[in-house]
Amino acid sequence: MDAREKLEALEVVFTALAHASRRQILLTVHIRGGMSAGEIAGRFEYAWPTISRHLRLLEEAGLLTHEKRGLTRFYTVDYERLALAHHWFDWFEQGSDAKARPRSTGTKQRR
Amino acid sequence: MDAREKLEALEVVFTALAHASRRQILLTVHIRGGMSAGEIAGRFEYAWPTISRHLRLLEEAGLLTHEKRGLTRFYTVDYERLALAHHWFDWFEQGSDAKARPRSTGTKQRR
DNA sequence: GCACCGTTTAGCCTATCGGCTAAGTAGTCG
DNA sequence: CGACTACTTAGCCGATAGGCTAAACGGTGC
Repeated sequence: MDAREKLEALEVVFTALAHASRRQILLTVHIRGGMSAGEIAGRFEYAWPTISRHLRLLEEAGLLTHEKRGLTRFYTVDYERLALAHHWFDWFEQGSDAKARPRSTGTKQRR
Repeated sequence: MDAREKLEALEVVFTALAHASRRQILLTVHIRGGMSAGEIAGRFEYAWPTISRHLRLLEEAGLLTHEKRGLTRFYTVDYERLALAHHWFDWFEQGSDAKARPRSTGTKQRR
C-alpha cells in the first residue's frame, strides 16, 4: 500500500467512523467476535435498511468483511484498516521528532 | 468528565476528524507548534473563510485553542481531546478481555 | 479618527448524509 | 415450485456539510 492509497484509505475510514452508530456497530461486532446482519440490526433502533447501509459503508471502508452462511451474512471486523486510523494519531506523539517521520500527511496543500 | 460527556466529546471529535483538510490543519499546527490563522489559511487552497470555519469547528471540538496576539490569532493543538479519540481504539485491542472494561461504548441501542 | 490589515460572520448554493418505506433478490425448506 | 426468511436495493426527502463571495469587525499605526 503506497502513500496515496494509504491516504485514500484513511479518508474512507475516518468518514466511516464519523457516525456514532457505525462506531457502535464496529464495537459490537468486535466484542461478539462476529455477528450476522440480522443480529446487528436487532440491536439498534434504526430500520433494517438503514443498518444495512451502514454495514455496506463500513465494508467499503474496509472495516468489516462478511461471509455468507446460508441465508445470513456473517460480519467480522477487519482490524488492519482500523489500525491504520489508530496509527494516524502517532503523528501527534509528544516527545517525538516529527521531522524524522515520512512526509505526505494530509490533503491538498500549497507551497 | 462523566460517560455522557465523554461520548459527546467523542462525537464532535470524530466529526471534526472526518474531514481531510481538518486532519491536515491539526497536523500542520502540531508540527509547527502553533500557527496564526493566516499562516494556516496560506497553506491551503481554500478561501480564507472556509479555513476559518474549519478552525472554528476544530476549536468547538476541543482539538484547537487560540490566543489573541494583537491582530492575529495564534492556534495551538489541544492534545487532551485528541487523546480521547485515540483511546477509543483501545476497545479493539486484540488480546484484551473486553468484558472487564467499563460499559457504555456507543449509541442508542435496544435491550 | 481613519485607513488598513487579519480574521470572522452572514448568507447563499450544491452535494452528500442518513433516516424512511416499498419493492426486489437469494437461499432454504416443505 | 411456492412460501418464507434474511437481507439488500431503489428511491424519496429533510437536514447538514462544505465550498464560495461580500460584508462586518477588532486592533494598530499614521
